[in-house]
Amino acid sequence: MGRSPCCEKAHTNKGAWTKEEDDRLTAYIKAHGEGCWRSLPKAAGLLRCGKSCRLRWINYLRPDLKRGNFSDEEDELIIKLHSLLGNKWSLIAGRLPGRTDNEIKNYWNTHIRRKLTSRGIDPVTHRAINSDHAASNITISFEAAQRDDKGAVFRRDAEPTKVAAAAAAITHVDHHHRSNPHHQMEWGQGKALKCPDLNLDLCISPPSHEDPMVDTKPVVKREAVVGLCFSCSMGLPRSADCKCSSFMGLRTAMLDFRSIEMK
DNA sequence: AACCATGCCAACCGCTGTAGA
DNA sequence: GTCTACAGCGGTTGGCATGGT
Repeated sequence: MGRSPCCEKAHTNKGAWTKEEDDRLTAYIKAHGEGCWRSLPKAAGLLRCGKSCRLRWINYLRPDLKRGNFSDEEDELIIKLHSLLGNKWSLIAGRLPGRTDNEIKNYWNTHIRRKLTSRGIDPVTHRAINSDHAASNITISFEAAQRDDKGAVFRRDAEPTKVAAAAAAITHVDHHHRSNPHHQMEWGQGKALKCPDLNLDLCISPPSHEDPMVDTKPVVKREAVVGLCFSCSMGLPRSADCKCSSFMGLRTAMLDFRSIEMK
């Protein structure tokens, strides 16, 4: 049995919003707040689908939106975040105050992709175009988390993945952090994971000479290591269960996903 | 001026995840 | 455990604006 449609399509407007509709929606939300999008159109006297109202509000009418061109700093931040998160536009938007996921997605597709391509960088993989050797040595990898029954221990994925995997990892990490009052992450109404202090700064470092598995050729690594166990992530002495040292020594940069922020 | 190609962006569509019954 | 309703997300589309011929 299929799901019922979100609204009665035959009696809803589609297409561009009029000034009057915008005013009605804005006035209603200012008076009653966001939420219950399904019933909002009727209550606000709008012949629109609830989803449409939500989109219009979030992407256009919200008062805290920053309109206008993206700054160079925003450009670079988007690129950096995209290299980490992939097409997780809502996550990226969460790091850019006043910008919406739709806006960033459009901006990526129309500007940044071209910008990266002109720089000789593949916008999908963030690797150099036409440079197989370089590409093989620029790694953006995330560890898909898998908690064993001993604690927060993570498995290393064989190949680089995007943050879909990392986002999944957060969920698993959380299982442990929630039980620790010093590392509790916020759970927004039981839905979205919220961690307030994400540091997504990456660093590009020379190869580690301590690691025999690292090629001795010049190499650029951009490695976001997500797989620290709880003790290591706390900066505590290694526990008996700690397997962090098994990460091939590629801890050239550390991404602390305890602090990733989700909308 | 007319036509066409391209770029941009608001809006839509379909899907997923989650809460609650 | 299953089903339904709902919110939210990412991909795609459609229409307008702009520039080139």
